[in-house]
Amino acid sequence: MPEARGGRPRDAELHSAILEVTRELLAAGSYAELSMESVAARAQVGKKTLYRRWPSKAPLVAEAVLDAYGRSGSFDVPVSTDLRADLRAWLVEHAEFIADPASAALIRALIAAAAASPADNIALYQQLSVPQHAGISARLRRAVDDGHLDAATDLDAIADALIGILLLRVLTQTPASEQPRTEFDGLLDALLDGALR
Amino acid sequence: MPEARGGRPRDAELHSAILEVTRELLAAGSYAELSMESVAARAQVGKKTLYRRWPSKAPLVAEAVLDAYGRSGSFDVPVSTDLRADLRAWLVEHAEFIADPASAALIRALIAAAAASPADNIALYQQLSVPQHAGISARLRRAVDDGHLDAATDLDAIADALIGILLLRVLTQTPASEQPRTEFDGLLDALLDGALR
Amino acid sequence: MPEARGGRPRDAELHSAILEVTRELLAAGSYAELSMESVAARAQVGKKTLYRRWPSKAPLVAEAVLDAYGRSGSFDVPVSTDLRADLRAWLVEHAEFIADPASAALIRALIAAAAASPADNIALYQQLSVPQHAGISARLRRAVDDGHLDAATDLDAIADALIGILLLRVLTQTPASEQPRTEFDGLLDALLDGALR
Amino acid sequence: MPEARGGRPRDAELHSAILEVTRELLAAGSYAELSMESVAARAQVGKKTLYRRWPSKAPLVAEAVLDAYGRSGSFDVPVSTDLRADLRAWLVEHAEFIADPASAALIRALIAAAAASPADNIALYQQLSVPQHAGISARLRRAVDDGHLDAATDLDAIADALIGILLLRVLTQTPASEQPRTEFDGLLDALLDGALR
DNA sequence: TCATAACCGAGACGGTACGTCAAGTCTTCAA
DNA sequence: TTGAAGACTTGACGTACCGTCTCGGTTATGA
Repeated sequence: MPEARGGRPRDAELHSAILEVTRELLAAGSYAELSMESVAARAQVGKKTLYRRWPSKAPLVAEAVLDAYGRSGSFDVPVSTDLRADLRAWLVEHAEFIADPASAALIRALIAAAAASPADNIALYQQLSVPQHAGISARLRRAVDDGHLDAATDLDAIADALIGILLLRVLTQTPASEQPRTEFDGLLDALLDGALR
Repeated sequence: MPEARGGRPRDAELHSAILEVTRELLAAGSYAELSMESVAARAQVGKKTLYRRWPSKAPLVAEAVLDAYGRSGSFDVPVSTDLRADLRAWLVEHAEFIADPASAALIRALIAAAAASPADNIALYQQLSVPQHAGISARLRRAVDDGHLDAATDLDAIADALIGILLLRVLTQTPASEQPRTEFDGLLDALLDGALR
Repeated sequence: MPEARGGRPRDAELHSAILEVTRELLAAGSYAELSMESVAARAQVGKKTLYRRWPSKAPLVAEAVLDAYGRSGSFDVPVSTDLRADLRAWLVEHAEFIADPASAALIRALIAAAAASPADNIALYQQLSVPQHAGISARLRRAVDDGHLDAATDLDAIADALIGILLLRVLTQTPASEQPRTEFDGLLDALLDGALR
Repeated sequence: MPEARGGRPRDAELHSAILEVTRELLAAGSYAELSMESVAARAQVGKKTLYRRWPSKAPLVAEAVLDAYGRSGSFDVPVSTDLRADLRAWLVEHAEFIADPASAALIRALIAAAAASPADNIALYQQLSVPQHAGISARLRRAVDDGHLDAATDLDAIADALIGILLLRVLTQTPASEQPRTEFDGLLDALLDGALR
């Protein structure tokens, strides 16, 4: 416990309240439309309080999104004896999360934040994708260990494909017409069974 | 021949000159750093001239990027007798385009522009992904017709996987550490040959 | 007849039509609110046509006002045997002209034009006051000649006082509460008879 | 004690600093040449700060000029036993103020400002003329009380004549040719002694 | 008669300033 | 020291006019 010598301590509840307000505004508008000013006004908070905690808009949005992502269930890859079922379950879980317009808006906002500040690009975006990649990789590696998967398989490639397909879906899906197909069987067939005759 | 009776016609050369200036500024800085004002100043153009043609920054940037994308070679999927080689060639061509820092900056700008205008959000992404999807699909369908690919294969899923992987790469790649591996053999092995033992 | 070699001659009716439109807009708004663009639009005239005839807003407004002033009756000083009656008649005539809100707006516009462009200040404003001054001076001089007025009287001072009082009235009168007193007897008493006991 | 709970208070020094800068720019150029932007730049002040205090250019200029007018001596009508001398002193004081090119520029700017905002038009002029009128009227009334002036005299008419003559002088005087005669004896002779033979 | 030349409406052009909005900092009072 | 409130500088936004220019097209003269 190094510091905080004297003075009033920071209000811990404010932190989550601000993140919540940020998410609300993000669901209502776009990343660009969200302003520090509007967050401060909606949260009934001085702008100084905002800047005391986050250096700028991008990190605030990043934390708000990742906070929601972390809180909304685990997104861990299931581990059963059926690899295909496990992967499908993981994909479906993500797809349903993405299908919620509010969640999709959050992810789009995170991408926008990353694209807007190329310096934080990595830190910001990979914070979301790296854990997913790790989870899928681990599950695949276990499948190799269990002899369910060919040892020569490029596990990273498969993980990237799964994540990439979800990413593409977030960005191109229309709020109106939800993509009905959340089965992913065709994808998993191709990835696991192969397609060449 | 509907309209434009009377009045001085718009200068067509200005259009491309402005797009070029926009690209230059985008290569030098981020989307957020680019301002309509700086474009106007650099292009020696009145701001009104900008707003006469593009309602805001986002569509201007979008057109500038897509214009460059359209002009920079075709990115058509090659058609030889070797499906795997054709797909790999297409992937490598895109990967190299993406790896070029200037191009990556343009794409990041496009993403930021899409995030800025939620209305055009999907339209913008689809403008990029739909033609690619069509190209890949067509090539795959031909492979099915030629008997090289299993007729039951989910062609859309494969196309989405290929596009998704490139998308993921754009978003996660850092300016510093270029991803060295542009082979995609592992991915194609998995997708075409299958991985399940 | 110096020039006009070849080419279509200028449309003479346009001239007065534009001046009329200018006056209409001046009656509706202020000098500052009037724009060359609005004049052109309202008169269904190209801007080039405006600038071909007047170098800028101030001269256009000046001509529009002076044109109306010149057209609206004579404002000549009457010449009877009764100096006081003549001056009062002249004052009343002016006062009634001024009491019309549209006319007052025109004069205010002329003053604004003069104040806005100090270079044309003299030319612009004195064009209005000098003829009045001359008219009054002449009438006063005649009164001196006729022996009705003391030869030592400062005729210019009296003329200035009469014009100045009208000027003050234009600028300070409220559109709502017209100044009821249009008699000017008190003023003429003071100026002609003196006030010192 | 009504309001202003919390928040940083407005900087009072900025107010006068901005007015001073406005006057400097007005002395250098015309009202039309002065821009809010130039005021902000010269005063090292954000435009928001300007617009927080004045809704537009006209009121700012008005306050700047009236502030200088109020600060530059009192222009009170002297009160001695000699009415004519007192009035002459007052006239001369004003005439000299008007003759100063810097002051003339300020007054021209005030006139332009008044013309720009038709709503404040009268208010603005009256702000200048009413106090003067009151001062002169009071002095004249005192002269009546002292028996120096005929009780039947129209005091308002005399006051208006004096103010009107100064107004005329401001408007017609050119920067180049200063009117040399600042005596006003002819005017005062006519007004006080009368001219009719 | 037919070219030449100035005119005309329309509206795009490069600029400058407008008045608004947001970013990020600073200053006050209260807790 | 934290907070809410809000003024501060800076700089971009999108709009309005300025005065100039370029279109297609008209209307007079003069070859």
